Amino acid sequence: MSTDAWVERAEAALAAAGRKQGTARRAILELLDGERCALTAVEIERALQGEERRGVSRASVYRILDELERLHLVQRVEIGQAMVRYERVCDSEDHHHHLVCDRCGLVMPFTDPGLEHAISSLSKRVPLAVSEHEIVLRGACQECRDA
Amino acid sequence: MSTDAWVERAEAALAAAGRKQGTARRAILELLDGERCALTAVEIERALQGEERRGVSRASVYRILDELERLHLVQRVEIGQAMVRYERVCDSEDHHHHLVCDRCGLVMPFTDPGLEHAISSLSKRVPLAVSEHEIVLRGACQECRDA
DNA sequence: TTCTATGCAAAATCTTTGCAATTAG
DNA sequence: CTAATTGCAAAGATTTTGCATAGAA
Repeated sequence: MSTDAWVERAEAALAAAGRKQGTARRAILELLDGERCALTAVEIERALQGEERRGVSRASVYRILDELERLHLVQRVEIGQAMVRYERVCDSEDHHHHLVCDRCGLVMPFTDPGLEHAISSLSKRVPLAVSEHEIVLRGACQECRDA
Repeated sequence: MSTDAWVERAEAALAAAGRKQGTARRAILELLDGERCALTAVEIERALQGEERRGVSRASVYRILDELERLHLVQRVEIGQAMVRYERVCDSEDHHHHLVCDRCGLVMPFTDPGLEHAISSLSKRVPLAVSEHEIVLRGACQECRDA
């Protein structure tokens, strides 16, 4: 469904902003499109090495993510691990938040209608024109508890 | 009310952990106790200069915050501004979350019972033994919208 | 051809560590 | 005294910038 649409939407937005189509950025778009959850810049750089995909320099990774963020095509996710993570922005449908294991660093996405409802109702009562929200639940994952 | 109690609780926890009472740490505890919302390490360092309080070196600020965090006396707050922020942990009563203005960086605390309810109910259904949660709403503050 | 895109290397930040001197208990 | 506390300077890690080259339209 929207999987492929996101890359296209991104390319369109970039073109509209007067950007040309570079291969490094294309590789990053495709990678992010295939990810369900957030990646760090370093993970992105690493993922683009080796494979059949072309490698992309660290500087370009940051520059490109920065630009994609400005165009609201990706969003930063800060889950308290010193490094910023990025994930593609897909209107509603795959909107989600994050569970983070304090011990092993595992990151899992989750969704909850009740929570979204509380957020949207709250957003109307707050002294800020809310455009985004981010929720992180921290704790111990199953595996770490057992161990 | 608990204002002063927090410093005392912190000192007690530190003593229980076998720590001695240093003046740098004491200065940081007092500063944090007087803050309603989260500060960055740099803001803390700066706040401790000049005043009648003694200055504290950057390294000590980080070391002390790190220890206070391990003892759950302060908590990190990541609101997407590249720098980590810290605030004191006070059981329930002043539990709050953050509104962040995308444009000017203003950070404001807020509370919402409905949201907390949704979170606590959600926490029971999730594959993680949730111990903390963090919520950030981003958007444009009044002032930035008017400007 | 004319801008944009990108890599590389240097720089800027924020944070952590090592070590020696100081201080609390 | 003995162990924790701090400062200072150096080291690390992540992110940003400057500059020259390659590439798209």
